[in-house]
Parts: sequence; structure tokens; C-alpha cells
Amino acid sequence: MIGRMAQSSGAELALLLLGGFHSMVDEVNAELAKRGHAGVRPVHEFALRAVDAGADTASELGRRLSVTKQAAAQTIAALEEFGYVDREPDPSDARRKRVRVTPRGHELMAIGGALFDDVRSRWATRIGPAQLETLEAHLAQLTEHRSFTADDLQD
Amino acid sequence: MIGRMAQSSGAELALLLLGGFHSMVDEVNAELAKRGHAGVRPVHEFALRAVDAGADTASELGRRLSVTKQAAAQTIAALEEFGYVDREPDPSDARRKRVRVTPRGHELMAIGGALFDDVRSRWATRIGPAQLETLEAHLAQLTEHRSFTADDLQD
DNA sequence: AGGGGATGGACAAGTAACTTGTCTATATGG
DNA sequence: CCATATAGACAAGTTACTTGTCCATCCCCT
Repeated sequence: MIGRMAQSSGAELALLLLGGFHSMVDEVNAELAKRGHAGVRPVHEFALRAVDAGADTASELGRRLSVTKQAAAQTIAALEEFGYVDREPDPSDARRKRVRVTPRGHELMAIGGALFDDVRSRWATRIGPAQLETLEAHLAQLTEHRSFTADDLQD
Repeated sequence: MIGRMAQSSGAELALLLLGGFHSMVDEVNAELAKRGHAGVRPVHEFALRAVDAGADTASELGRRLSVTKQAAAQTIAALEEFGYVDREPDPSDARRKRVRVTPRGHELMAIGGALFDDVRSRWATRIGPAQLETLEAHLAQLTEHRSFTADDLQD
């Protein structure tokens, strides 16, 4: 997704953002495959981090990632198949199954996180650490008000 | 895709970039639907711009978008069905079918471009026009070297 | 206490945007 | 003039979702 877009700097900006994301993810994924975590898709990495950060049920994970609980359940099933999470009944609520990150899952998070940080620090070298931090701060500001997307999932 | 990621500022940056993209696209798409272009998916918009910018065959479009020619052909088929492009045989090469943006296609580009520009200028107001331009320049710098992704499609 | 709505999860089917693989037709360069 | 590259069509498979439906469990209200 490069190429001259012409006539819309807004559309170009959108492509720049997507391009930046892909740029990072492609690189991290290629390295992960070489290090014994082949078959891991970007979404798995991010979902695993969300689980570890406390989204320990399918419904909650769905809310955090702004997807349906069914989509989240499918992601969890994939993570479980790879051995990155396991599930156990919640003793205090028989409806819930609590998802937990396994040691192998934490290993993936550690490696993946380090790889993402590598890319980020290479970027910091290219444009300067202060500039990168400013860029991140601005992006955070521009996207923070968009939590509404999670709210209109009444599922 | 919001939520605390913890332990990896690199992963957070990736999510910020993706979040920014989605933020723009969701908004533009919602408005487009209200203005007589329902069913248009983000990818259609961007593909249409690439066609207009000169990627007038499926293979060439695939190269520009860094996807296979088959994927590009499917996108073109969808655009044709909606009436945004038409195709005619290339008189100088019987293998090729030249894709052209129709008036309705140009209308979509104009509306979509204006909507993207709206979002962008709202962002400019939020963080300041100079800051936004700096952000764009940095993103361009960080993603420019990634044209290699198109090259390893030997298809 | 018990009934009703909200919530969590499972199962099924459908969709969008890709991919690989295979095939044919046409072009082109040594 | 033939080997190779390229354009496109067709088929099937994959990923990451979606809707829709169903049931079990929880929790609040009267």
C-alpha cells in the first residue's frame, strides 16, 4: 500500500498509518517464525497481551479489542490450540471460563515485545527519540476519543 | 484495539498506528454510506485511487497494493459491479484489459477524499497543523523503505 | 422466593479480503 | 522461432471477523 494517492492528503494519511502498522507487524512476524513461534498471527500477539492485562474472559476480551465475543472466543480457541493460554472454570461464576496465559504464552509475549521494541528503537534512531515520542503522544490524543466503537457493540 | 498493552512500547506504537487508521476509515465509511455509496469498503476506495493514478490492469494494481494479481482482480470485479470502474481490451496488448474509473467512480473518489480530508483537518485542529505535517513526514520516512514487500511477490 | 432481564459462552452459518495453485492466451527477446 | 515471462480466469482454501440463535447462570426487584 504505497503509491501516489493524489488529490487527498487525508487518504494519504490513512495509508501512512496503515503502512506503518504493517511495516512493524511484518517484520516482527517474520522474526517470530524463525524463533519457534511460526503460525502466530498479529492478532494473536495483541490478544494475548490483552488477556494478560486482565481481559480473562471471551466477552471481556471482545470488549477490549472492539470485536464481538464470538470473534474473541475464536481467537482464544486458536491461542489455546497453540498452547499460549489455558482455560479453567471461574469458581465464583459458573458462566465464566477464565483464560490464563501459559508460560509459553509469556515467552511469546516477551519475544514479540522485544521484537516490537527493536523496530521502535530503530525508528527512534531514524527520526530521533523525542520526535518519536511526540508522534506517539499525538497519535494517542487523536485516537483516544474513539472508545465509542466498543460501546455500540450491544452483543 | 485500545487497552493497556504493558511491557512493550513497540507493540503499543503498532496499535496506535492501526487505531489511527481505523479511526479515519470508520468515520469516512459511515458518512459514505449516508451519501449513496453504501457497501463501499475501505479497500475499494484505496484501490480506486490507485487505478486512477495509473494502475490500470489487475497485475499492476496488485503490485501497487502489494497483493497478488488475483486479489487485485477480485477487487476490480467488485468495483465493476458497483459501477465504479469499467474495463476494455487494450488495443496494444491482447492479454491486458484496461481498467478505467467511471464518472460514478470519480464521484466516489471526490466524496471519499473530501471526507478523509475532513478528518485530517479536524486532526490538524487538535494537534496543530505543523505537528500533523511533521507526523506525516516522519511516517513517510519510516515506511518508505518498505517497498521490498511488493518485490517478493514473484507471482 | 421467584421471575425477568442481563450476561457468558457455545454452535452454526455467512462474509470480506485475501492466499495458493493451476490453467490458457499472448507477448517478447536472444 | 521458441523459451520464458506476463496478463488474466477459475477454483479452492484461509483468516479474521460478522449475525443469528440458543442455553446456562447470575442478579436485581418486588
